[in-house]
Amino acid sequence: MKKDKITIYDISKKLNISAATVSRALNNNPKISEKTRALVAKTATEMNYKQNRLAQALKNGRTNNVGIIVPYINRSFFSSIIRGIEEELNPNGYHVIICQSHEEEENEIQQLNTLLNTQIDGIFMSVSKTTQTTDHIRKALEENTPIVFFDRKLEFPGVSSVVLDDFKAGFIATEHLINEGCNRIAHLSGDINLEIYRNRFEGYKSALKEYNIAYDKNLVIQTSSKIESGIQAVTQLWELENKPDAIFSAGDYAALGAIQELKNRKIKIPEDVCVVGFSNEPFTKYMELPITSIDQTPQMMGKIAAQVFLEQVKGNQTISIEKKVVLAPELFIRESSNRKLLKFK
Amino acid sequence: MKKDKITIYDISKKLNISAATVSRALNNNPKISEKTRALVAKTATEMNYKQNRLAQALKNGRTNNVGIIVPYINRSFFSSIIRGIEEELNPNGYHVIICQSHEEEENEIQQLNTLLNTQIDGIFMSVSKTTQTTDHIRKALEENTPIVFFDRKLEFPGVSSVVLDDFKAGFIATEHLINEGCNRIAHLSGDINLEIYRNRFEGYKSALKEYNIAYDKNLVIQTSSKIESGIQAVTQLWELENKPDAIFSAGDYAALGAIQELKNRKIKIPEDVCVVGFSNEPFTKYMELPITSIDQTPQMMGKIAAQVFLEQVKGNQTISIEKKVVLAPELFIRESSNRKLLKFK
DNA sequence: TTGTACGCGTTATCAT
DNA sequence: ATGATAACGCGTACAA
Repeated sequence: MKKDKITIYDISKKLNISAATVSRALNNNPKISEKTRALVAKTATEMNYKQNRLAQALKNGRTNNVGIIVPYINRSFFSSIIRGIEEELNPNGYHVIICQSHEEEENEIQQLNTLLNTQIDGIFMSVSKTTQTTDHIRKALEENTPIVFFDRKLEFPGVSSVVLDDFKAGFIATEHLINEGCNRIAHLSGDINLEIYRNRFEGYKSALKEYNIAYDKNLVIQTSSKIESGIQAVTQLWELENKPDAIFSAGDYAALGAIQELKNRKIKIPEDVCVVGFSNEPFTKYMELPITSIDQTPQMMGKIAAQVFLEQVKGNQTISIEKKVVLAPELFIRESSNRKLLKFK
Repeated sequence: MKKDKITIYDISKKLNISAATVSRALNNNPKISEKTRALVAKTATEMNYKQNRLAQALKNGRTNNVGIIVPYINRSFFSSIIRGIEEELNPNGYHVIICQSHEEEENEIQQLNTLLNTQIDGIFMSVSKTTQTTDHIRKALEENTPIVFFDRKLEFPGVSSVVLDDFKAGFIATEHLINEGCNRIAHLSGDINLEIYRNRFEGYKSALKEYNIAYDKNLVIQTSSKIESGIQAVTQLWELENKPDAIFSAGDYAALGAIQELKNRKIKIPEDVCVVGFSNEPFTKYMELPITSIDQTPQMMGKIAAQVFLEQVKGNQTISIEKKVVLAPELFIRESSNRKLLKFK
């Protein structure tokens, strides 16, 4: 027993009025009598009428769907951003379609294209690590599809973005280590081709300068966001004549690896070496030795990206508002770098 | 400079053929000459033609979108399932719309309704903890929208589900503890109203019975999936005359709390007490004392749920295939319960 | 093999 | 305030 979908046409027949009137009544068109408006509303619910959003979308060109492209959806950082976007957009009637780029430019391009083809009303994305070209972005913009970048952005006139102040994050992390009494601070950097990692690095250098600590390039090691990478970094650093007394890692996994290797070498944390990570991954606070880390407030980042989008589409469609939001990082100080705590033990 | 979307009509005009022919050629209709088919295909790409999926959807009633409803998308378990679904469905031309229930029945109902209204081709869902009624599910089924449950299912004729064999998981976890020499095994249960937690509990009891260990209800404590809950459980258990020598927790967070409290009491793990958790949350393997846990293979769960869905929609639409997939749990043995490891230290 | 004509459900434009 | 009608872009039954 399949129920035939009822349309405004069915309602119009039952009420002996035109479908146009029904449509107008349903959409609260001002030039409709209150009488018929109420009547239509009543019978609509009675007949269990539901708008066909497809027909609506075909007609007015808006689907109330937005697309999100992230490298992987099951990374704590990205899934939290998506959560933020979803929770902000859902009450506004939007649905969220998610896609993964797997950090591959090719996938990113393809996903973006099929999203455009699906007629989404906007796109949220964090560009893939391997993306070199920007034709796909340009194409979306030419079709007047608003794009909001988060975390990893690209610069385009009229395009908004929501990112973390990575420079400041690098600065306060380093400053904190200096305040703990460290002055041979190593930096485990990420892929320096990415702006976010360059900014963290710059923040690190800036803090050193501010506190008159000489920058030593031997203390900077490029790592990937893997545990092994952190282990290797410590191995390399501890071959130095003059060993570090602190490590600021641009990623939590490398920080974890570093800690493992330090323990392995019977080096005491935080007494001998202080460690600070980045991202505030859930595991950092659950460790027996909880790891100090920079929180990027991903859920907030998502919420704000969504708000930026809403402003854009609710305002005058013809002008595009370019909004660059930069969020403040928050340092969660935990035992891996908190020497003051030791006094109380 | 806004580019007007080009339609099959534009192509037909340029080629002096009818739009119908263009449509057929594009859809590889067999009764079209190879000549025109190739010609249409060529000019289509030349003119940069893109199908309007909205119009298509309105016409044939299929959107190629599916909806997923989970409690929270940024939980490792759920986001991994979503990843599995997305990766399986995307190559088949589907897009994935995600919604959150926040473990509230009311949200779940509302999300399901708006999804149905959006004309999705299918729904994947894990029911909320608080869901008591099933009218919303029944409604979806009446509209012939296929539903696939994962992890937390409801029983409906003709409805497929993909779940973990929680009974077996409970059994092997307990059996493992017995093999480590434990015989006063406590169980931190989850919300017993949920089938999954009942099954884990039953598996636990079954293993005890199989190995002739008396079941002691004082050793079973209902916990929530929070760290504090695990701390409290240990506090309560250690008031017993006859204390446990092992803990099988139905959740990793409670297991973590239990471990914290045990350490607090200077109880050695795994020498004095062995601990096993559930879910294989990422943090379990990163701990200084890595936690033994049951892996639910969430990504695989998602992939299989997607496959079940595809079978359903690709086959004859009129018959609904009911498929109940039960995945085997995998026990990851780590230091929190591995006494054999101690010998090598 | 190809063309004609209509419908999917809605909204917008023109009348009345 | 309401009605008639066209249009959004596509697919398809029917005709040729």
